[in-house]
Amino acid sequence: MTSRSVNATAMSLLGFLHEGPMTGWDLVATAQRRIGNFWSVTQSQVYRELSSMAQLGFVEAGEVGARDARPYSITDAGRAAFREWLASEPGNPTIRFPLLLTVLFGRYLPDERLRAFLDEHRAVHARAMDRYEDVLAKMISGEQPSDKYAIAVVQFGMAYERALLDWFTNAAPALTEDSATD
Amino acid sequence: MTSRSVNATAMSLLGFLHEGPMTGWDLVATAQRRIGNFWSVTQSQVYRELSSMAQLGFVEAGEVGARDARPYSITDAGRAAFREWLASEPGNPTIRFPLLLTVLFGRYLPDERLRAFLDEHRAVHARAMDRYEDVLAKMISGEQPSDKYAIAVVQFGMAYERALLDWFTNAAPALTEDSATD
DNA sequence: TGGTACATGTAACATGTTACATGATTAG
DNA sequence: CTAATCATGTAACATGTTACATGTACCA
Repeated sequence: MTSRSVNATAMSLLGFLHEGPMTGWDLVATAQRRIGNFWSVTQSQVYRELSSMAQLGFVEAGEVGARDARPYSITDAGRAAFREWLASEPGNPTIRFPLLLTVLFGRYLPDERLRAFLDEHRAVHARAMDRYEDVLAKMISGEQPSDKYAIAVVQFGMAYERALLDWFTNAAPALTEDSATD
Repeated sequence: MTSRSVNATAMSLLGFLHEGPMTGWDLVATAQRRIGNFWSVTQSQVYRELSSMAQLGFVEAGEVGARDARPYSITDAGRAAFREWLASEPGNPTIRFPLLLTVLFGRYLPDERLRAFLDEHRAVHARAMDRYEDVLAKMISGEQPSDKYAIAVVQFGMAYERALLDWFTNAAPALTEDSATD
């Protein structure tokens, strides 16, 4: 099975361009809002991919509007590339979790320090969970435009954050208990 | 708050070298086994980081043994760099989940295709969960050497996989139900 | 003696991050 | 008039992936 190799970031931009022409700036905002929780997208990258896709003929720049805004639209070639990519096997997820490196090497770190890191990060994830709850409520109420796919993605985020919070509650505390046991 | 910038991969190698001298080859295997589930490490990178850290004076190469094996040991400077890194704020996690891109753009993909992807990936994660259960059992029984930190890391992996499996069970099926509703 | 595991490394490329530079437009 | 937001882009660097090239030692 041929696994995906083509730039998924670029292909995602094509996905968003199905909804209409957008500037690089719009695409950055759109991507960060809609896939930013599980796919990193930076401004630099977006402009880079747009130029490269323009060269490939997947997008084309329209007339510059106010503030030099250059709206890109997707071409037929772009739609074809997108569909081919979308139908190809999605690769396995990768996660990079710096906190777990800290935990794994916890024996080289004072307990208070480790505990402080764990507390901070638990708070970060609690906030993330709150945000997801808001977003989901707005999607279900219709206040925020969405479809079943977008909802499933948010539910994924919530399942993920819930898992982390469970771990912070159930497993992490044992790491910094002030018992003498090792 | 200064977040981590220094190469976490390199620093992790230093972490493992605390346990004794190792060759690049050993380090690849060790890193993949112990942090590979939440931190990608390739052979190429390991050799690259070892040369660069040798230049920085964080590691030094010992005498070549059988099969050109070049064992590296950590220096005092390396230990200092490691400790400084370990005590610095771990950055937030990043996840890259290609399947969620597929899901988000699910409206452009035939239902059967999406369902096939979801099924395959659910199986992948079910297997990952099984492996974690084995590893945890061996760690707890003492068959596999471990400490409370390594155990917490495995528990994290399990919480994560459990969340994914829950999502596959509870949320994903709605995406490909053959109702006419959208 | 032939296959597998051990062992090191390079080359080329893809992707991602940070920082900077520049300017237009709008809202208060 | 000034701060915030919109808007584009480059430079430099860091990190990560894939593929290749090469050779050694062990074991069946």
